[in-house]
Amino acid sequence: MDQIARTTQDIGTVLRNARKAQGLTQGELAARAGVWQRTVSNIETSSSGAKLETVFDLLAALDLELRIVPRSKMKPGDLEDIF
Amino acid sequence: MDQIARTTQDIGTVLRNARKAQGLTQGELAARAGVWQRTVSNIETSSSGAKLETVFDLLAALDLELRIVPRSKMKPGDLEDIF
DNA sequence: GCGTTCTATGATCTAAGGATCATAGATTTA
DNA sequence: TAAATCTATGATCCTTAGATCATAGAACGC
Repeated sequence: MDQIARTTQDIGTVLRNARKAQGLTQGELAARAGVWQRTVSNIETSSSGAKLETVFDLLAALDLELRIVPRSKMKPGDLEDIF
Repeated sequence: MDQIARTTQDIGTVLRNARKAQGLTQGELAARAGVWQRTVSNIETSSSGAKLETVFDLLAALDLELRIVPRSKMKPGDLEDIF
């Protein structure tokens, strides 16, 4: 669970995981973030190149924030080579 | 220099700082990222709610990546209270 | 101070996101 | 396995980002 994102797809996955981890439905998250359930679905499935603004709305609703860091060797999702 | 972003403005600032730190002009970064100098300017000055995709293109060109983490108490730009 | 380089910004056009309506299909649970 | 809930997606409208042309004005070097 190292939450690295380099693509819109990564962001979708991370958002979905975070949402589920907090026991929220797309509808609930959407309501909190002030967007539509459809939009949450679109972003989670990467079926749209979302707007940065919208992503920040979702992150805020999930109480998350972004940190911009130099690229690591690790790829998003990789768990190995942590050891 | 703790690179936290919670808004599109934060992203613009971080990108600009990173670009300068690497001694690149907007034009050079744009070329690397495959976008227009105008787009870089727009994003850095937050004069547009950029697309996530574009931001990732710029991050990649700067060899940066995102980490999605729980919100800290720290505000973007804050340096105090690290102590 | 002057010239070069860099950044901001006007205008037009197209592609696409999000708002909004609705529902089919998937998933979960009793 | 039937009922309740959740997610994906069709269609339309409006707004806006980015592509693309260009240039004025700011910043920096000599």
